Amino acid sequence: MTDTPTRPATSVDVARLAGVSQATVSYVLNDRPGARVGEETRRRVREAAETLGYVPHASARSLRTGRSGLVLLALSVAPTGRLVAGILDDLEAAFRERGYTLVQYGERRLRGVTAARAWAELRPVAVIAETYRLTEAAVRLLRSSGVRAVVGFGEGPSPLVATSVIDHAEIGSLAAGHLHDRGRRRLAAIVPKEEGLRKMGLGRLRGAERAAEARGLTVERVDLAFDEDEAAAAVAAWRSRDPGERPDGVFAYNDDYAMLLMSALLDAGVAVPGDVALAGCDDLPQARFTRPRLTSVRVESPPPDAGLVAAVDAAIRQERPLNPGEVLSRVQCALIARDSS
Amino acid sequence: MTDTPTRPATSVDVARLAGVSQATVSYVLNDRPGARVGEETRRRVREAAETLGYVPHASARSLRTGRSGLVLLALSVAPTGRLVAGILDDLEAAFRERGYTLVQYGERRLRGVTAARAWAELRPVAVIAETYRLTEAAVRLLRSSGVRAVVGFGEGPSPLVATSVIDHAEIGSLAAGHLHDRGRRRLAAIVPKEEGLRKMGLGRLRGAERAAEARGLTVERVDLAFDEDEAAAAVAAWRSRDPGERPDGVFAYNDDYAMLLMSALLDAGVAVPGDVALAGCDDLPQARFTRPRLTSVRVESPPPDAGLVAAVDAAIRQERPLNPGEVLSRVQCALIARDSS
DNA sequence: ACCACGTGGTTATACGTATAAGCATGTGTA
DNA sequence: TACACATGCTTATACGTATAACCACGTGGT
Repeated sequence: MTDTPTRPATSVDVARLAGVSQATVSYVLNDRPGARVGEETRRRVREAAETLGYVPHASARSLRTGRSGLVLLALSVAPTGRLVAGILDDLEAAFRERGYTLVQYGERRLRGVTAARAWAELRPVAVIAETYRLTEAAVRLLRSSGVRAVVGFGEGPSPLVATSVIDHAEIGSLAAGHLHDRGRRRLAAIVPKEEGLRKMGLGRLRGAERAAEARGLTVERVDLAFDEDEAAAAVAAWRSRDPGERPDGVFAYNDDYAMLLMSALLDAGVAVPGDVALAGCDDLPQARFTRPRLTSVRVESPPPDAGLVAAVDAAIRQERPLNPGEVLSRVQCALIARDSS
Repeated sequence: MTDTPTRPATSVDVARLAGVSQATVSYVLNDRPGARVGEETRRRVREAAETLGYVPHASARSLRTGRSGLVLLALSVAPTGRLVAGILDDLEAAFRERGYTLVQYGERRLRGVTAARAWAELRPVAVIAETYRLTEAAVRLLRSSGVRAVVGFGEGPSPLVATSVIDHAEIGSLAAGHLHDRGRRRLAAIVPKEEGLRKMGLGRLRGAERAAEARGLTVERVDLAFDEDEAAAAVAAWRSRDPGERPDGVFAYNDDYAMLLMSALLDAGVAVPGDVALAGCDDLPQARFTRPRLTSVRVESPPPDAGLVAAVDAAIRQERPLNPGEVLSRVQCALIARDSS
């Protein structure tokens, strides 16, 4: 209850209590294969550790071994949505299984060398970060600070590091292809105005354009902020055109935007999917609660991220290096057709 | 480009290059007040550190000083939603400003001593975790491993640690009071069946009951899983009752559930809010996209969590201890009335 | 009787850093 | 001239751990 000014128990304390040397304690508690310690002694050591509530000092260990067991996951934007949450859980479990400690460390505002310096202080054994934050100098700094594996994630491969990619173009392509299959000919794609989303929006737009081009169509680009008034204005602008010039198939970047747009369309008396077919992305649970139910591109990462974790592990133990440009895993997309298209 | 087997630069390397002792390097780079080092020497040291790309070794420092500067944030469920994301950002910034490093470390499946042991290995200077995971033994272990501040968060204060509380009862109370104000007399509240949500659901239910009781009403408890079929069944069950027995005001735990329920109600031809008024919680952006627009309880934490961070900081530097039972911050709630009620 | 060898430990050391204590200088004061 | 004292460094040490190297002792083989 009262403040305990007693310093944490060390392996030396355990050794003293068990009546052995500190080295023996280390051998027993890590049970190093090949260490020759009698059964009875082992028991005494473990018991002493237990009664003292001994917890090894990760810093001391990492200092001694030169390896930290820390895998740093640096997200520049706090994860939102069940999809990412699930991926995180899986990643964490997979790394833990292999004896690493996955730690999430933002330094959200920083990038490049500044961020890398902060990360490197912890001497992680691997760093996973959004590809765009991994500048050449940053990667160099990390490497030279002892990081064995640097992995980027996000759009597209990188010439600097191995990556786990989300192919935004494919998402757009799937959506546009689907809209065309449903008989739509005048396609549009939303690109969010929000910094941080625009880049991805452009990637999805590019994919949509590619698919459209292959079918002899074009895609109208519509920049939109996540705001009801803007959405209403965009819809009004469409309605003021000649009927033959109005888009009849819209890929709304994601489900949030799709829901925003759907409410604006219905408010304006535009029939969905009668007048305009709508497709989102993310397959949010809420996508099933709109009327009409929302068509969406479902995005999911390969189950336990086995490929990525295994590759990082191999790189850490220096069995197989991670090659710059290499793609470690690729997010899977599938179109879930519902009533809005 | 090729693998650099050169080990990371240490302060000794910097010292050698600058032609001074390692101690001087330490004095200069930390610029310790009271350290007597000439301007010219300082310059040389900094330059040497720069050219070598020196990055201090956090583990070595923590080993030497006995303090890590690490604040561990342990979330048992990966954060989802913009609200939590914002809080995280603020927390991280606030701690960083005071020289700490906020690190998110799950060990999601563990609780009690097992989790505490994992956390303690990193010798964090503070641990913030869901209150229910902080058993008495866990808190003891953390304290004895040198953690200066242990903070719980979640429902209600705790006799074991200082807490940052989310008052679920108040949420329920606000919602129920509002439904009553809108003329509803037969109230119901949803309690999610999902493990991990149920506890919070019960808290919100309790609050709703309290508010109802004060107004001479009762609240019907409805256990529901996040599933369309279950929602449809629940609605069907209501409709099979005598009209006078059907609930006319429902607090749906949160906006997700409210949207689920709204779609089930509308599918069944029940008018919202005509027959049934509906209120959610979280004030999701999507709450404005349903028709009718969803009434919701908005939940937000006191701006930069100044109170919490300041208190933890003070406890770390042993200026003012954190008292068990103390409440460091309390989440604010407000009802946002829209068209569904 | 001697060596070889397995068993069960111990002793010593290094990892990178912070900091107390010491040691040369120079400079002003009596 | 001698002394106090400030300035600008250096030397030495400890933090807690892992591990290489060494040592004592018994046992079996020749």
